[in-house]
Amino acid sequence: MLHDAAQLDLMFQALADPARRQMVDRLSRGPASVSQLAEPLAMSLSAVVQHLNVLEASGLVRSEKMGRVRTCQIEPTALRAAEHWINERRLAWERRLDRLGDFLAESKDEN
Amino acid sequence: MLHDAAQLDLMFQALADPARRQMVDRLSRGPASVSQLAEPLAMSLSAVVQHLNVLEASGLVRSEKMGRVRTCQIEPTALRAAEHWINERRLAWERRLDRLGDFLAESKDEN
DNA sequence: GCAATAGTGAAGTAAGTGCTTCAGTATTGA
DNA sequence: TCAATACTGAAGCACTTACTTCACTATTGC
Repeated sequence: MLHDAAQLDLMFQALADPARRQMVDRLSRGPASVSQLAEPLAMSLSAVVQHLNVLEASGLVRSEKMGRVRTCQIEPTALRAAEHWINERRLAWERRLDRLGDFLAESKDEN
Repeated sequence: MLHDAAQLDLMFQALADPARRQMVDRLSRGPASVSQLAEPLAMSLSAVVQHLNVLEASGLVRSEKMGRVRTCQIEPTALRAAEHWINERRLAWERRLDRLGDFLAESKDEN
């Protein structure tokens, strides 16, 4: 499981576009073909394929071609890595606040 | 608490850059001035201020100027919104897999 | 007061992003 | 077999990003 800086770059960059998040959202409800991913989006199929390439490069989505249909699905471990990075920083911040709270409470007791 | 598409764009975009993630990482360990944020980064102070503007526009960081020093800190609710978006999609996918697993187990029982 | 500190703002630039269109290939179903 | 389907790939173009430098302002400590 890679979650080095470059991989996180690619994942957050991939999630920064509303069309790509919509594609991830669709895939979170089950696998889909490229055309199915494209259907709700107001852009050319080519554009959708380019978005799909970004998602695959980031590791968030995996796809496989059977006959003329490419079927895509979510790669949950990658989602988990992005989630984990955010969670760690938020927890660190909250733990710090807790310690600060304890310190202030103790200071108050001493007066 | 906004977490509409545009806000998520800004947050994920903000997190897509390693310098900005390093700044968030630093801030997760406590407030810091602009110069303190800049210190480990191999770029001009101007560049750091521009990154800081991106972080503030995304809502991930808040800052306040006292005298000549601007002190920055994390806004944990924004971090939580990004975390939440990812978590929802991952859970949807995992729930779907569970149902699929149940279905396959039942099919097997029937044979 | 005055030098050092801390940050601000504008302009310029090279590279990257998000599309488009158009021309193609491979598969499928009647 | 042949038209429809489902992509694929390349080129081009407007816009954005991530810096740089340089000139500048506001505070602070001596």
